[in-house]
Amino acid sequence: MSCIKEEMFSKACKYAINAMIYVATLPEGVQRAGLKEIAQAINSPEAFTAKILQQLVRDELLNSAKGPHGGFEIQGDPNTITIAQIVGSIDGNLIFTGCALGLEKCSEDHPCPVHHKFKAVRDHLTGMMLTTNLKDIATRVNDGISFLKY
Amino acid sequence: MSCIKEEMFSKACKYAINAMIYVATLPEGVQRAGLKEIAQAINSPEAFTAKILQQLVRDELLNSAKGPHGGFEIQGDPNTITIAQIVGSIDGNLIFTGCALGLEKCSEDHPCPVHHKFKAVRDHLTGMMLTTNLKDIATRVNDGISFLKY
DNA sequence: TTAAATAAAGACAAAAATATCTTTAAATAT
DNA sequence: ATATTTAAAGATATTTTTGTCTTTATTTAA
Repeated sequence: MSCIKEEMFSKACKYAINAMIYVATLPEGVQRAGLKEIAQAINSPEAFTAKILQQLVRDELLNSAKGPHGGFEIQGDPNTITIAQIVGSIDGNLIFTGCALGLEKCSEDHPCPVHHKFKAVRDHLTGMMLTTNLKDIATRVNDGISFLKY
Repeated sequence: MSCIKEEMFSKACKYAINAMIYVATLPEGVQRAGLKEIAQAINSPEAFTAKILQQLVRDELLNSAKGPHGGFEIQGDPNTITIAQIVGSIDGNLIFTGCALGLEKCSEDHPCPVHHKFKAVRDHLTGMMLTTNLKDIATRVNDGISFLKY
């Protein structure tokens, strides 16, 4: 057994965040981004990306439209959409709330052996994700301060 | 598509941490803990746990002995074994080092859109795991301050 | 030296995540 | 109306992770 390649988020979730950021960077009101365009932009498998976008539409983070000039756009104000919402939509909220050791009966009063140590980190993570919104991220990408690609 | 149940660590990794803690709580020098005992103590599938323990033995976090009164024991000083080492052995170190968005070309100079925000959290997580040792954890379990079970 | 107890190793099975392909539905433009 | 474009939905395939079972190797004790 070599080791598992566990990361912070699932691949689906990473594609979701990337896709949302990509769509958010587009000049608004102009035109929707199609599946093909998105998948190419974020370097993700097209059909799998489609499934993920569907989920984001279901969770009302994206709007979609069929037909010519159809595609996806951010639903609502990018300023109010957080990374936490995107992650919650795809990966669920166990990353925010689940016991690090997977124990059922883990709580403040009945803490698992790493409960308090992880709580601080988790609160940090949660707080950061709740306060990081799409608009800010997209602005920095558009200003060339951070990058979705090379 | 309902959502994925992504957590911080893989199940294998959680079993590993639990197992290491359990073994560390046993009075030292006395006797080794057998597979069956460990799996029962941490409520994990026995055969799968065996594979995980093998990996921990390979990575020199545990010693094992076959035959009657065989079993597993912590290799070396529990004071110097950190959660980071256990996690690294089973889940690898992508959780410490990998880009949150899975981008190949993500670095300080060429940061992905969430790089800096996540860096702080990741450093927090890494620091915590590197400074949390088995001995301290086991002591608190033995003192009834934290719990592996109900 | 043999039987029993144990972990190691390897083959296999099941479940979940990732990925693809095909069909359907809806929108647009001609 | 019809053809075209697009997303949605559903079926299927692949890979990874999780889990089990069987055989082998090693140790202990009788």
